[in-house]
Amino acid sequence: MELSKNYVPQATEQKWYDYWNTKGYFHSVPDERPAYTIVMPPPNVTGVLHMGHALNNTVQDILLRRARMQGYNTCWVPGTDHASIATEAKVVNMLREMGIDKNKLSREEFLKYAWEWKEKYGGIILQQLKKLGCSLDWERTHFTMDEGYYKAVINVFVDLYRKGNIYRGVKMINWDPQALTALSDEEVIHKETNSKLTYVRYRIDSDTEEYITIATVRPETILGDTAVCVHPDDERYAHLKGKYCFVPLINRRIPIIFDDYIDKEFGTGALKVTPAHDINDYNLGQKHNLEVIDTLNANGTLSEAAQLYIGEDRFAVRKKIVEDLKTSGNFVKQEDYTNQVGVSERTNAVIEPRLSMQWWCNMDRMAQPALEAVMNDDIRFYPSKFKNLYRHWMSNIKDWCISRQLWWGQRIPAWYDKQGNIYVAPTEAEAKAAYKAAFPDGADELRQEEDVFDTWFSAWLWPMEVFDWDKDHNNKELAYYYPTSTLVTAPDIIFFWVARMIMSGYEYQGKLPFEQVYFTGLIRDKQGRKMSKQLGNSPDLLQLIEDYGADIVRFSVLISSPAGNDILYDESFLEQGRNFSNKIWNALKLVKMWEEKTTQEGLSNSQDGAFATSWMHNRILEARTQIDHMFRDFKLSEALKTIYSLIWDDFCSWYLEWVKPAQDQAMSREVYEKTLSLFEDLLQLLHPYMPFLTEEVFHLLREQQEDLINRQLPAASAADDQVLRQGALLQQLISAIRDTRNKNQLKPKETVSVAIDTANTGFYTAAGHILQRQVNADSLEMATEAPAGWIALVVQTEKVYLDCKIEVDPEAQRGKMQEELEYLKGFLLSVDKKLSNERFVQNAKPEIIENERKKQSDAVAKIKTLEESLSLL
RNA sequence: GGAGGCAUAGCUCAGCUGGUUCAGAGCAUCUGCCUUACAAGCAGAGGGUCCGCGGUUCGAAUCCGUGUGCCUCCA
Repeated sequence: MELSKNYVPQATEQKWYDYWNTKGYFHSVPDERPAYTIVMPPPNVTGVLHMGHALNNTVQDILLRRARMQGYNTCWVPGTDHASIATEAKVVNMLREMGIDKNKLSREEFLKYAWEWKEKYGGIILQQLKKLGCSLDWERTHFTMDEGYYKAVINVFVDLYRKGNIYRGVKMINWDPQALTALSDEEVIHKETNSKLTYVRYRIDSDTEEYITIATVRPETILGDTAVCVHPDDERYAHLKGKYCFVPLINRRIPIIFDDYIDKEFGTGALKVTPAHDINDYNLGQKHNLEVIDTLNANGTLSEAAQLYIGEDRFAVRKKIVEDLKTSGNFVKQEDYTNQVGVSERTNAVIEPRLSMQWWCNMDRMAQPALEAVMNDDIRFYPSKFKNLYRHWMSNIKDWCISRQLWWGQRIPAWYDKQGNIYVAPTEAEAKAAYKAAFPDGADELRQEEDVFDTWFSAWLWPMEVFDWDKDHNNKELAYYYPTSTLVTAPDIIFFWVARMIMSGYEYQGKLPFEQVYFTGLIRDKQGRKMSKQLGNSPDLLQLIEDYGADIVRFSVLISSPAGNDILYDESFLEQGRNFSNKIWNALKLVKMWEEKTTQEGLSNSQDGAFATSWMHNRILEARTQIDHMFRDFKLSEALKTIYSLIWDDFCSWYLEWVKPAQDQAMSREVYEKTLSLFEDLLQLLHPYMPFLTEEVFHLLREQQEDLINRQLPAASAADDQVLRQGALLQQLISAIRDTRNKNQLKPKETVSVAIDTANTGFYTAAGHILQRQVNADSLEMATEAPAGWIALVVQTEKVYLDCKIEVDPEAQRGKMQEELEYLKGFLLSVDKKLSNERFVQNAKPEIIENERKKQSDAVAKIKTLEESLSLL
């Protein structure tokens, strides 16, 4: 078969994905093997694949494919999250484009549109994951609003309500005036904003004309002021104790209060207090029994209570009121000021702190076991630095606002009667029954709560509910797959989601939901900015897959992503990946060429082959052990680098050159077969990272009995150090001689002669022929003294003489050797010093001392060799 | 204001529990090669007071303190 010049991913990826999928390799059924389970962090149903997903899902696929090769029954559950606010915002936008106003629709009509939208676009991201090669168990696909899932969320709410964890109450929350819903603290993004600090003077209620000046970035909230506050120790204002002042424009008489909460240095040291519109002011108001005047409507316009500007938008009023304050004589000045402004993660609208009736879940009790599980490593975090962050949040945990003023989501199962009594029950019928029980003669129509749950109130059940937890808490699948093995996620949802899954896991299964949590980094662009849709700095992933192939995209994100550190993504990684895949492809081509040159006898290279195959085999053994350790620590990036170098450097650059038959010579069948096996072993190590390419090359190498995806990794076994050392010596000899050739400006075709003075002639019997070929030497002889006019060099303790067939300057040679000798002597001195230091010998670990001894003896031997060589020159 | 993280080659970053076979990788640079697997390549080379200062230690890029500069999260 004719192989193309370069690897063409487009031709193979779809083919293999379909093949694996059709063969059922991705589907898991409980059996006697141990399970390795991952539940995918469900992407937003509205989402399209971006870099973050690519990294996250590639990592999961790598872990899973490796586990599959290690004999686990692997199960990777896909799914999507209904993402209430994000999806609702999308649907509202779509309706607006269609000329439909959401507010004119009934709840049912709106939900019909939303479901249509979901059916049409909701599966896109999962399809895209197939392109990436993800070995997901598609038969287990879940959605957080599936019927069964919906019920589970309802049941959990009812249960927690009955346990007394849930209550309804008015608190200050983050209000999104665009989406018209409450948001959790975690859904608010604080952005640095250039604002104006406006200084306004309030007239004091006294006989003389006296004012107190405050500074505010939100002058429109003046209308809701119910006090002015100063620091008790502030001498400037001490005389105002017990006095009142007037809110400008509306002349409301408000007290001047004293509290050490005030920062004397900030602004004028006097703070206007607006309890309805600022959390700190609210707390102050509670403390000083201040009136709360809510001057804003839900949509961000001013309410009747404001008295002025009623119905006008808060930002328009912010400008307008400044003009009016100027007219009234209350305006003092305005300064530029930079502050943090909260905006909605989903709608980007500026958040309004607002007092609002919401549903709350108290987390204190559930937080306890969840905190302990992580602190005592029942659940391990990788990297562990996130434990601190987790502890900090968990030990200061606040009540969770679980209601959202939206339609898309699980509607809160609470019903109200006319008196406002609340009946929480899984179904309306049960709520009615409860009402009847309380009021046997009552005839109220119960009204269901309009709000739905925060998305995370469903997502926190994910690892259980994908195995049908709600139907049967002891079902067979749950018993087999739960707790799941590894959760792979980004650190920015450690509170939103990770912490809450741990809490629900202990609350409802009495068990951890996963054994390890691996946090990937955030992907940033070259300028270090987080990749986001708003910035438009995320590359089009499907285009990248189209252009480069999924394997190379996978390679590029993994090679640059050390555990838990942020990743600066640069397209040069794609080139590195492409070059790598071509390297492998070309190695395949080379090996396939040999197939025809193979003979049974294989006189040409069986000798070289014995040395080379043994060395390469042991290199693979050595690397396997290293890679095992790296995977154990989730150092996936380092493991990939190890495999990369093993294939490129050890296999392609050294091994293949060593066994390559000379021009017009036959290839030994035995060496050929061994080469294929070694190649297969390498492909297997790489397979989790680059599944398509490796499966393709694996099958092109020769007829296979099995597919690479299922090939089992052998148990780890130790490499033979002796063989590895000999290989390293051969490499050093070759490099040193090539370097000398280069420095003497020899052309590649010009031959040299080599003579070696060694105590180790057996090595040259085995590997001498390789050495000779690799340095283009016309002869290789054993010598005991330096031939006149030859260049001398020392490699380890081997004395090497080289005839470059040109004039060499003996002085220059001597100088170079002298230099090396000086360095070695200095080195030896430091080692000697260390070893003669009693405290070192007493304190250091035995293996360290052993190592120093070895360094000492090696240095002594090499110095001796160098000195002998020098004297011979 | 509170908490955490990071500062290593021109660039982007590895370097686990302290010990010159760990000062490393990729890219970039320089030299020589179109050596029939690969020029998207091959063979070599150069390049770093491991942010400043102080401390612990027989020994520190690695631990502690401090300063500076960036970043993130929270208020």
